[in-house]
Amino acid sequence: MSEPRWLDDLEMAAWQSFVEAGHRVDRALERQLKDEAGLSHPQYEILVHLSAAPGGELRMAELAEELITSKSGITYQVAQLEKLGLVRRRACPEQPRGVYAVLTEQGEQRLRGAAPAHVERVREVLIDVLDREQLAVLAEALGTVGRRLRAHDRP
Amino acid sequence: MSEPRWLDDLEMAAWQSFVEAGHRVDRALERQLKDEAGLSHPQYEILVHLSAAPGGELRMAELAEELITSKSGITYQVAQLEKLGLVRRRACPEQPRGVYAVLTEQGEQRLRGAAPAHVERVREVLIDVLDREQLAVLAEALGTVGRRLRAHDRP
DNA sequence: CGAGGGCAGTTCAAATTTGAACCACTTCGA
DNA sequence: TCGAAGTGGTTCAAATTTGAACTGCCCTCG
Repeated sequence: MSEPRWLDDLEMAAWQSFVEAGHRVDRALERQLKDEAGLSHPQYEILVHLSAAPGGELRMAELAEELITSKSGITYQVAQLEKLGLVRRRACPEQPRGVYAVLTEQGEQRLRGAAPAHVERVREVLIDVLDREQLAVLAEALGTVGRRLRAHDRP
Repeated sequence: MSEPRWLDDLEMAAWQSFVEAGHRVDRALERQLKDEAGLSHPQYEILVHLSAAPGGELRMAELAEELITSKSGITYQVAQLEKLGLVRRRACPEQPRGVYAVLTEQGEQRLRGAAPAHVERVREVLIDVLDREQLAVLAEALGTVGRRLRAHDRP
């Protein structure tokens, strides 16, 4: 391999900011959710995705896909949510081994209760700190980054 | 509390991109490091920060600070790196309970060996996907986000 | 002096995450 | 029609992460 192309100052700054902001925002929201809603971030995300899905249900594999985590991780967290009564499992009639995770009435209420404070915190740490122009660039740039990796991860 | 201010389309797009890109980039680099250098991302980061520090050493608490993780997490990972011979512990002469983590010669070599492929991957997934303008906005915007949280987390 | 409050790390148990192995059941291809 | 390769989840042990409790030692007030 030839001489590596090291990062210049701008690239380094972008990279480090990305990493630091990612970690800190994660931590901040993790704490907020645990404290104010009694849910871990992964658990909250599961509820959000189920709530957004038609019928309030998704296949296990789809959840893993959307949360960008492993299949076994989903199995574990859905089991936790089931214990809490916020999610229910349902066999998938079509596919033989398929399983749906379904948002329960209780899960919906819990989500509705938790969402406002969560969104408020998301604003505090990220959204309201930036102007519209910055948000637009962020969405565009990181959207590209995400899509590329999503496409490349799949196969 | 009054009616929550939900996110509009742009804000939502920025937020989701930020989260998805964060997760996917993390995963991509995790794999790259594990496969090509036999190090976990936290371990690699420890080596990087030590290498950047004057004398190749940092206090445990400083490491925790810079890596944005818990004290016990650092104790654990430094222990792992010690087993691998990449880092060494040294009592801090000044402070009574202080401990320095010191990069060993071996650790330096391991880092030098791992860095080029890692940087290349960072370019692939993030840096080279964006143009200079986007990088500048990213650095500026996420820099602000990170600094605000850093300042607020400290106390 | 002497008790309380901090500080810097470590230790510990509990929760989570991961990847690999596995299971039951299809669907092909020869 | 048999067996090989998939699918879609689950299970399992091992690695990691977390927060809370703990250890010694310093400092400072009363």
